[in-house]
Amino acid sequence: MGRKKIKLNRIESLKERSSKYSKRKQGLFKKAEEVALLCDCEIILIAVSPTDKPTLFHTRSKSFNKIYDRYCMLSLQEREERCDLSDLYIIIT
Amino acid sequence: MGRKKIKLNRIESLKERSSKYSKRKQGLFKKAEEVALLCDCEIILIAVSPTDKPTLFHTRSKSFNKIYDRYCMLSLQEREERCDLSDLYIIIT
DNA sequence: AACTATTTATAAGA
DNA sequence: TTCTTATAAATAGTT
Repeated sequence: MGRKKIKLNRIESLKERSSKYSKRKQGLFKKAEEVALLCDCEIILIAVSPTDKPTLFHTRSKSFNKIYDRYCMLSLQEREERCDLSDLYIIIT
Repeated sequence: MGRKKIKLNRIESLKERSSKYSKRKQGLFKKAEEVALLCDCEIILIAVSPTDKPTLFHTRSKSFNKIYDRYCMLSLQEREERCDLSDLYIIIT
């Protein structure tokens, strides 16, 4: 969308990157809110800007605790094995 | 977008809600990946479907641990006060 | 921040 | 879930 089709590569200039982030972050969070509302589903979205400012959106308030509780239920060994966020899938499943 | 403009209300039928979720989840995750790539920023996105199937997207692998470590650095009293995910903003800041 | 030409997402239907 | 297509919405480039 927009005047031209763009290539999906990292934008080198910090100024342009920040500008782009600002515009697209707005769209992304709007979409997240819409899906949550329309589909009555749980969503957690955290975005950290190129200048390190974090923004958060979430639906139900207990979500993070639920995930955290699941994490606590894991054994120490399991926790060490799950040093990657991709394993969060296993934790919340 | 689409044939008609829709009202942003919860869709009552589970079947329609699931169908809508399936379509919009695809768009949401695509947008998240694009922002992360273009703006070289950190994003964590977790969506749980109307039938409780979770989907995860994240950029850097240490993100969740960083958040978790920050959580661990809080005092017990602070942790109890931060029982809501909205406080995650404070934790990751 | 605002403007618009265009591209992209998606509502409805199959 | 996947596809098609008309239309609504997001946004790239610019000011």
